Amino acid sequence: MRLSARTQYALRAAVELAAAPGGPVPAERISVAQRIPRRFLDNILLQLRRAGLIHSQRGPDGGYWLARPATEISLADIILVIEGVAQENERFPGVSEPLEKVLGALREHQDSLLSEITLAHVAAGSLPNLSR
Amino acid sequence: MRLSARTQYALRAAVELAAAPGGPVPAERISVAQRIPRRFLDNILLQLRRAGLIHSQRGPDGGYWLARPATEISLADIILVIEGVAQENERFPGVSEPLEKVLGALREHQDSLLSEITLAHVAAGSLPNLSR
DNA sequence: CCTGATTCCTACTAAATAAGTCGGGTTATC
DNA sequence: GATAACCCGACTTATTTAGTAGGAATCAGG
Repeated sequence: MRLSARTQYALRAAVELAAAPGGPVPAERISVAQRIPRRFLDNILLQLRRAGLIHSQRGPDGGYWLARPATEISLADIILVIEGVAQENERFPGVSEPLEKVLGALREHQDSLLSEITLAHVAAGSLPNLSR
Repeated sequence: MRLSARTQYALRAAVELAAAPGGPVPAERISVAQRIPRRFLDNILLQLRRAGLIHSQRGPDGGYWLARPATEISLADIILVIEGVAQENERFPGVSEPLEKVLGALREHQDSLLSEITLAHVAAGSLPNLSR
């Protein structure tokens, strides 16, 4: 489970939005709260917006907010947007073929866990049972 | 679960050794069976040997073999040697802190699964129950 | 003791990815 | 029109990845 800095920042920014009351949150505030380099953050938020996960508003009192309720955005949603869809492994020849099943199982477990946990869970600090 | 080509090759090579009867297996045979670029494979096998996972013998009829029974080398053993030990994430500030627990749980599940599966399992094609 | 098969070892390179940075444009409010 | 914010593409620098190159050392058989 290696997440790039970019992906981690995206998750953290999204959680920050989930934790904010109602209105637009300016990037500057996220940057400070989560210690994310400002210009880099802009970049990431832009990507999240283009993917439709968040909305934005320019001008004074502008900022970003979640496009859907925090209970309906999973960590997997964010990660998918940032990392893109992973391309398949090529086949493993001969005796090493069963390795494919192992890696597949790993990936599935990961996906299922990350799809279950929402921004609301994280922001509230009340995670569902993690041991499955 | 992103495994570099190098790591995947290492796993495949190790499985190939686990599947071989007794004596030394020359790198050339592994290279062909697993479609791994020859010089690159040399390099990887060297690393596995230095880590003590395999032994080698030079000269005609030389080659590589496992240093321990295949039942006692886990996939995690191989991966650890190739990837090295992952350094910790820095802390997640404020509301994003619970993310640490999520990522930790993910990593633990992975480690436990990969530590349970041995080269013998893979080579025999009889994997233990993967859904835990 | 020579030949060929094989491993051993360091160093190098080209391409991709990661982690940001930069410069300025656009939109909204007061 | 000043100010606060987002918008956007391009650029830069460092690291990692995926190998390749060149040759030295070792060993068995004849």
